[in-house]
Amino acid sequence: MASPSVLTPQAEDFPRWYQDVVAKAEMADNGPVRGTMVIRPYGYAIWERMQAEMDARIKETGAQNAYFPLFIPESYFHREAEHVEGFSPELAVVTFAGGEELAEPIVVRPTSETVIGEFMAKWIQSYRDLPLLLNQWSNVVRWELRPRLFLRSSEFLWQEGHTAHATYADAAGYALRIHLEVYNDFLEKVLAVPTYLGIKPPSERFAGAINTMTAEGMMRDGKALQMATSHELGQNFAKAFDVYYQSEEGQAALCWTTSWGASTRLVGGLIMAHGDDAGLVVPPNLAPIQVVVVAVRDEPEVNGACEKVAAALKASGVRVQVDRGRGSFGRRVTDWEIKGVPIRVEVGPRDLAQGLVSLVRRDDGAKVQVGVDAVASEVPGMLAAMQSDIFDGARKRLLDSTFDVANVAEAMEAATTGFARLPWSAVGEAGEAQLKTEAITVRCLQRKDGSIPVSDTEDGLDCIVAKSY
RNA sequence: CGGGGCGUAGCGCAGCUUGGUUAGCGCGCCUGCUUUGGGAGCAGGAGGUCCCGGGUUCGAAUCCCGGCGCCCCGACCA
Repeated sequence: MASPSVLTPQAEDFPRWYQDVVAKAEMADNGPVRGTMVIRPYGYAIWERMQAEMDARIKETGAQNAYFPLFIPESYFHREAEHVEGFSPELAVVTFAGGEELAEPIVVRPTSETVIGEFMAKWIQSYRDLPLLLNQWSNVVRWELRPRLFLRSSEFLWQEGHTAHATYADAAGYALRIHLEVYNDFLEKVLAVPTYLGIKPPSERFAGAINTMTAEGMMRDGKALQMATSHELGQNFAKAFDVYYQSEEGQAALCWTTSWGASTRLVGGLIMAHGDDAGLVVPPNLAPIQVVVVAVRDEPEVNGACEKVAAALKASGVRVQVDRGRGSFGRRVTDWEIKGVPIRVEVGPRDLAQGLVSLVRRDDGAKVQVGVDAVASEVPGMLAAMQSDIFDGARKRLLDSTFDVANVAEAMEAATTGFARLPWSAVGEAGEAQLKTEAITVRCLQRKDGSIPVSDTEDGLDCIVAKSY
């Protein structure tokens, strides 16, 4: 179906294939400052679709969007010991502005728990003000040592949610709800990426959190990618920023807070979870362009038919674009395949003479001919089928490449090609250290039934270990 | 910060070992014609501080010294 040789084959050099896709699908470019990225229109359109889908789900849980400053006083970071220790190495700090040395250095936010904590303290007086459910869409800066477009850039885009609650149970319940109803729902239904849900072991926890939930997806090379996280911050940040409320009984009490985020890393995850040797494969529910109507030749009759088909698709709610026949057909087809557009409608004079057009699926290359007037009624079902097929395929890869093992040595062997699952009790701190010698980490802890534990101290937990991005 | 590699046209590279006409090639770009059912062909054309600074030399992309930058592999991480 595809013309190879346009991209480096995955089997030959997976990282190179990734870079080829990012470049040739016109997703992003490296920025002039090391580690920064320029997100090109097609890449940004995909991010905007992610934003729209996640934003709607976030609002459904009751959170509201707000915006906090990019610049944070450095002193804020010192108020929470673990937080400052965790983030110090990767902070970008402004010490000079307005033509002079600053009295207090300013940190370019790497995340906003601190500044938002400061304002939560201001805004929360009474139990009636709780829960306070905030989210912001923003850029953050973390001075990464080894940047890679989308996966790890010095500046990236994300949403970060921050909430304050009256009780531990309410906070933990909300963090879990976000994890399941926002992240997992988005990942499964829109991104079509199945994940292992669980909690991080203490060594991998967010700096300052008491518990970190994660969704670990599998890339096509068998490595793991953390797709989203949801943290229970306990009372650590509330204590550091004096986030108190007066209870119904008139007592002063500390809040319980959470934070949770998903970033442009998801674009990298999309590429590596679904892409093949012909390029990107974008699940229909995510795709900014679900159908491209390709004119085989640049002729009035053909172009007219393209416009007609596109109008009908648009009317039935399909995101569609027309590619008029300028330039060679093969070239244009290849370009759309690299961009991963789910369905290509080929409109050419030969078929048109019989009143037909061809529909081609990006995921499996299947081609069918339908009447010109039947396109709009055929496409929605086809898109739905693709969406579930792409998810099923990814789930099969995830399950087929997850190996149940008994000990750390076997896990290390299994992690060369996929994930290993073994009893958490068989790992421990010593096991983690041993795994690390092969760049393998504990991705998450789960209950035997795959559900999310409340704490890493629960009995009988399994852990998933793998190499990761 | 440790280990490797690379800076020559927009991108990817050759040339450097052994200094010497006008610094090449592929892709891309522009113009024209023919094309268009799987990365089209032909013809013409535009495009260069050879990373920067210094040195050696009659002469430096090439040799020497110093600097800067980038990429890949590790440690850190959404």
